[in-house]
Amino acid sequence: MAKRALIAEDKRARRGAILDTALALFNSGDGGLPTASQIASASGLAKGTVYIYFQTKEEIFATLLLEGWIPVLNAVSSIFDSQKGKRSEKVNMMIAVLVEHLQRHPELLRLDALVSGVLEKSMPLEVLERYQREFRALVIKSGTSIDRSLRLASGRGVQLLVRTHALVRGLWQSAQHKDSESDASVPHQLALTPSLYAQELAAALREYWRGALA
Amino acid sequence: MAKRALIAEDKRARRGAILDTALALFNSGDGGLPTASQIASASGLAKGTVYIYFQTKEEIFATLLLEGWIPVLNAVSSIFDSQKGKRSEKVNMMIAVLVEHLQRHPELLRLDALVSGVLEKSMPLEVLERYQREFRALVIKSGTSIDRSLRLASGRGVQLLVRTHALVRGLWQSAQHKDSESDASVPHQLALTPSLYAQELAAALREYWRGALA
Amino acid sequence: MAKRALIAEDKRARRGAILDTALALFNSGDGGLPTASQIASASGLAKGTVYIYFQTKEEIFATLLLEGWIPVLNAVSSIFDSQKGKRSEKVNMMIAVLVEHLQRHPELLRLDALVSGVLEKSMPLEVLERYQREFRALVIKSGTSIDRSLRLASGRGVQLLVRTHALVRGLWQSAQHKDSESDASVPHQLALTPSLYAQELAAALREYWRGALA
Amino acid sequence: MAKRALIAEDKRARRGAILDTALALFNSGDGGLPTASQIASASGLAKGTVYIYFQTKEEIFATLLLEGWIPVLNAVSSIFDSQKGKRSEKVNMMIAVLVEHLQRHPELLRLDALVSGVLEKSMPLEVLERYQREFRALVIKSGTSIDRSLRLASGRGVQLLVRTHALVRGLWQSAQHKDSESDASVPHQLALTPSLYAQELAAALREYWRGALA
DNA sequence: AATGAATGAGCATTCATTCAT
DNA sequence: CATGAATGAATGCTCATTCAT
Repeated sequence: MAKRALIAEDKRARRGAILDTALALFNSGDGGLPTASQIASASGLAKGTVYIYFQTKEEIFATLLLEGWIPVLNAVSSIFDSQKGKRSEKVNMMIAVLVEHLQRHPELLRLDALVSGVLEKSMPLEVLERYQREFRALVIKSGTSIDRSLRLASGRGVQLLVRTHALVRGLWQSAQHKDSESDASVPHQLALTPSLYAQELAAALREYWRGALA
Repeated sequence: MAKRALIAEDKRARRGAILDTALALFNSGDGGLPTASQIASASGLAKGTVYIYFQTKEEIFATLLLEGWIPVLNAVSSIFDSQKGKRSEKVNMMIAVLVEHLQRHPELLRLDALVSGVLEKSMPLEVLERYQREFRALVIKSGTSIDRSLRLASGRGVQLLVRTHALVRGLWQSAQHKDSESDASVPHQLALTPSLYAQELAAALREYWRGALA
Repeated sequence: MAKRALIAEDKRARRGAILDTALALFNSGDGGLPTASQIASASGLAKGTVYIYFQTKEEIFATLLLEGWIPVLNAVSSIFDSQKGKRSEKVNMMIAVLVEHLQRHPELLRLDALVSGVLEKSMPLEVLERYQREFRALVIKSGTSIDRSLRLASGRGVQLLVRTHALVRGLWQSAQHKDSESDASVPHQLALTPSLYAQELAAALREYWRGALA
Repeated sequence: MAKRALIAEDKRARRGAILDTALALFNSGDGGLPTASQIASASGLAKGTVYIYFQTKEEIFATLLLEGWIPVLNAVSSIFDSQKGKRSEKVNMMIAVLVEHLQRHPELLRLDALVSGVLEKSMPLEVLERYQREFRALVIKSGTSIDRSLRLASGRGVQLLVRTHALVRGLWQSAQHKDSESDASVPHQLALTPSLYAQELAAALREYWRGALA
């Protein structure tokens, strides 16, 4: 039997350990969510114990997703809150930070692709709403920083972020085609593969923001 | 027992009937693909018969998806192949046509969202590649028209279409959140709902293309 | 793979085989229903095959229950429809037949005890109603025979059967106490055990019917 | 942390509080037993604490059942111990008291229906026997009063009570069918519903006792 | 006495696909 | 060509009870 986590700090640590394990399993998995059993035993816990810390399996991954976006959105806020730098420099820096973060955390993209499909179906409404609320708060904060920094109409920053997210997601999905085939007849623009995703995303985002701020 | 389809024309008709039935079921369904059983019995056929015309269930919906995009891509080609109109007018017309078509065929968006998730997993590689090949051919054709019309470097049109598709897909997924909550505290930019999708998409596309062609 | 039951007769036979297997497992079991897996593999079939013949596991046992009561109720009808015999003789004969049948089919009593509890919970409403309808039809038929034979007011026979069933059920449940303890201090009337059930039931029924027909 | 119950009186009070809470939860529930968690937290206690006062969850409800029958059985004793009244009047009064008590305490019937099914399975043999012993003592006491009052052979009163209980239980279970359907085609004798239970029970008991004492 | 974290067994059902007829 | 019976893998979650603190 695992040691009991009696004080708040221990409990937080155990919750974190479950999250880490789940992330590791997801990353080494085949794209689907690991089973509750797998998460439990890989964590050295009984299945029931996992359900003390999370209401459903999906909540684990919703947490992972939320916590994965937090640093990016905070970084975006920082960039635009900073006094220095020209508009275009800030935008470029934001794009660079975003792309780099996604390269280091591909699970974010893979989880994101599951959100509409798997996650939202089987999450208790209450839990789903809590995560959406937290996520929205973050986006609004970053959007407001953008509004202020670029002197945009209120709400415009949020809109830019939503569209940025759409490109992040949409291009990722276009990049999922198994690239087994290095068929020379396919123009490289269509042979978008995971490994080309980062630069493609960066280019697309630069174009979008250029047009949006024109 | 359904009448036997002995000549090629009958077979094509039966195949078409299955597609129609499957589309109707998908449209009236809850978001997931109808089961093979449902498709068969709604078509007045036995389950096994469906598998004579399609190798897997997913092939049915891949066909539907492909056939759904054909008219849009053809329309795009037409627009750009036309002698008349200025660059910006052509772009605006293309966006208008695209958005309008998606409004009339929401199943395209819903199927598209399933592609990376469901469809690609369980399709025989051979079938998958056939559809990708056909789809690519269409995209290349439209992309080439764009290249020519807008005098872009070869392959640029395809790239623009890929990114356009990313916005179409990505924004659709952001618009899926159940809009039960008309929570006034949520900025409207974040409360993207299916009914707002069309105008949001149009605006985003205009910005992207403006930036891309700047 | 089990041989395919293509014609109606084979299908009926297979359905019957599943019922037989399920009954055997239930009789040798510990009081609970056997699992769907057990029924399938003991029948030499795959799990899914069982669900071709029955919508839910509970339907299997509802069928068993219904089919178990049919011969008793038919026998009751026969007894009262017969021209010969005095009133009291018919009643005694009915009681004798009922008690004897229950001794030979203890599973009826054990299933009956599960009806309110387990069976009714997880049966599709439609299936439940079908069985209740069939059961009611049988009871009404027998009740009507009683009305006619004993010249009772219409509906009285049904009422007598309902109350008879109540005694059958209620006494059985009182007889379930593990009779491990042959505690001499317990009056035998309270130490009702399965083995004493038959005579106790017969005595109680005779008293009830005597009072009811007085 | 709840205050510690150090002296016997406090302990008894806490035990009583748990019983009250459990009864309230059972009454407001859906027919099943509330979970140990629910009982604990509704009592303002931790789960472990409940297990200090009761060995198993079922013991709580066995206690409730026993304590629910005590007043009825005592009333039965009183009625038959009384000097006044004719035989038939005493019987009628007993039936009236019983039926009325059950109407005011429907939980008794609902718990009773769970006894053979749920309660007896998971109670430690020792606890089960203690309750059976206490219950038997009560029944014997009332039965003896009946024997004496009606000048019956020793043990006959107990037997009458057992059969009375069988009718109480058996009819209750027949009355559990959801009465959603006011199907006019069903004779009212078969459409036994909870609301008709009381009068049906009274009638059946009068008939039984009439036959038994004939 | 009180707490509450940890345990872990147990199970019905769907549905894409095949292939004997 | 058409049929439809047979297959069988795959999995989240509850909850009574214990026992370290």
